[in-house]
Amino acid sequence: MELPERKMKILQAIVRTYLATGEPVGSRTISKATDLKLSSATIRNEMADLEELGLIVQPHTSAGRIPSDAGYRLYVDEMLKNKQKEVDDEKQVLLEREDRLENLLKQVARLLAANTQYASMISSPVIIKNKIKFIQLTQVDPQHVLAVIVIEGNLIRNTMIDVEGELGSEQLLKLNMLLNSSLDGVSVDQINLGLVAAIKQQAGESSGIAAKVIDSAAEVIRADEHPEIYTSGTDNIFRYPELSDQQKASRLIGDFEEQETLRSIVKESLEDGTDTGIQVYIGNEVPSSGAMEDCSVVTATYELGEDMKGTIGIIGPKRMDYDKVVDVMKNIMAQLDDYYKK
Amino acid sequence: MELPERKMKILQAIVRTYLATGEPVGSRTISKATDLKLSSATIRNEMADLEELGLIVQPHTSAGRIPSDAGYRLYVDEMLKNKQKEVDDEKQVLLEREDRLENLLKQVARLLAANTQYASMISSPVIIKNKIKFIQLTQVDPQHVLAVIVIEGNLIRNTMIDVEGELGSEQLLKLNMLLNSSLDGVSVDQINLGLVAAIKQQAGESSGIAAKVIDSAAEVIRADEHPEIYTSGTDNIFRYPELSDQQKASRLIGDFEEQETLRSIVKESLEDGTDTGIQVYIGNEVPSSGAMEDCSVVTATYELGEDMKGTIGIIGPKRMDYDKVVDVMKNIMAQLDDYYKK
DNA sequence: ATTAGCACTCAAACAAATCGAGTGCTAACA
DNA sequence: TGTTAGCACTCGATTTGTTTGAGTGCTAAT
Repeated sequence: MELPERKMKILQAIVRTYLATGEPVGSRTISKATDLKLSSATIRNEMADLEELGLIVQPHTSAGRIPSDAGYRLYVDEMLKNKQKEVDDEKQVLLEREDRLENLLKQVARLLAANTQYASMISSPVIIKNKIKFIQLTQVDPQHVLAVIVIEGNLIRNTMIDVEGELGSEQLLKLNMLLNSSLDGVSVDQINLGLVAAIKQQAGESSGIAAKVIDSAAEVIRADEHPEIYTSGTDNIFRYPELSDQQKASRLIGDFEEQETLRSIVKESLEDGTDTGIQVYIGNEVPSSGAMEDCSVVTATYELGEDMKGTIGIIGPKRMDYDKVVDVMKNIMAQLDDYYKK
Repeated sequence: MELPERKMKILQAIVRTYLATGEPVGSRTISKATDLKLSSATIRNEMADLEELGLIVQPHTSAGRIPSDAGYRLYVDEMLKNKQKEVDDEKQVLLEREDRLENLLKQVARLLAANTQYASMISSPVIIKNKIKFIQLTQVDPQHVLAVIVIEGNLIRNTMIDVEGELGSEQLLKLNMLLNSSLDGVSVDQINLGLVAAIKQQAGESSGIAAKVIDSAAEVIRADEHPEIYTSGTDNIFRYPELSDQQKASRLIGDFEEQETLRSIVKESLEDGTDTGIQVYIGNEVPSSGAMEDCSVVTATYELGEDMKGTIGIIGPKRMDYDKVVDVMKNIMAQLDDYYKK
């Protein structure tokens, strides 16, 4: 949608003052806020046009205007277009080193929420192309075999496997070697039923137990397809009246706890991937919105090291300080990028 | 506090109808609700006495009465006293088997919330007396050693350790044996600085690396001192007007997400342990209340298998259906008890 | 000791009055 | 032809006043 420059300027002024105040903005306010030197009457005419274009709406007659979803959309697109030129200024956000990935993620979520005053989320990274480094089976006691799987990037997964019949130590050794030779260097997304069947066959005599071992192992590796999601600052939604009436707040909190909606946002966000890595969903654009129909969500895909990808997100009211949020996100992403390089 | 039977009956009637309706209850209502055949005027006199005793309060002149914290306390104590006699009726709550502990805990939280319509929490079990079954160190690549620790009950902990200088395979074997012989059968709570120092000394030549290994291992084991807490149904607080105004809801949600307060409740609950295993905290009795000053919390200590203890809790308004909550809790606890026996 | 009766209190619910920000439209103007 | 001043009008928000009724405390009678 192409818009004459003057109309665009007025739209931007409307959006900006609405973001700041949260109240419908009138023609007089805009007349003063812009450098166009136009009277309120002229602005009124332009506003009538903008309303006809569906970019702004009146909550009721005799009230000012507020941006419609389409209005926000246009504003955000324009903003992102200009953002690309800008350079990062110095980094205010400080990311401390953490020994455990989980704590790092929690810290990021907290930082995002603290710096924006909106709710934030972060998904644990999904390992897509990483390869299996090695697998080790150990007999823990007569009934149990412990399987430890190490993936490139030194991620560890383990599982305890029930074995009914006792498993001889040579048999275990054989299985160990078989699994290592069959799976070494195989990337996680290459593990499928065919491969599993092939290995089972090769296992031969101890096939029964081998099957169990492989199944369990395969499942453990695939567990990453349900990434963990950490949230922070959900109570920030109460800062924004448009989200904090009983009903809406309740549904939002429910969605945050349930994580179902958050998962679909993460999924969609990974699929949509833009060049800047940043996505903005407004109102009903939010994947499987519902409770989120009054929200905007800004997401970005972060990368940790080589092939670990995850999503960070900010959830707030549609009248969100998009500028600032995008800045904070870029900032955090740059730091996550650095994180594994040091 | 001993109370004449009639006053007790009236107090109980007040509490019960208040729990049901949520509105201050008047003398007329009580006069009809009890089997005492007393006129409203008499009830009024008795109510004046109860108020003087600090068991009920008037929100304002010309309103009915509502129970004070002390009133609730008395009511709950009396209720628990009688509960002990009762027998469980059939179990309605169904606990499905789960492969991963984490999912089991989440399920329990969901069940608690769904069956009570309050918010629920469950802490992951803390391993107190369980013993170390074995430790295994493996060289993953030149820079990293993987340590896997198996604890009785087949809980697995692992950590990746950076080693600067290369570690010979014989050295690794030695360390493996040393750790196993020194720590085998040692219960988790016996690991302290003294023991660690002793082992370091024995490690002798490879002491530098050994130290790192042991420190990391010890830390990983102790990680259980910060149990994970899962919550469910936090949005249920919006069912109760007394908790769902902006401010209170916001602070509650914040506390739920932050988990700091929940941790102190879990801690206190484990310390207070009663014979029935069930504790009730009302209003300011809630450990480090604050946001929870308008809530009641019912907790119970569950046991999974031998020595894994954790806490489940229900958080709701002070006007909570204590009877039902206690029933549901007992029910769930019985099932958790069974869970590991099958 | 219990109860009927009565004056009194006070939040909640409702209605009416007022206010004011902001609009659309018309007519004048550059 | 685009801009602006002026004005009547709209409508939510706020304020103020009124009514209602549940519930109390007290007193006097049973």
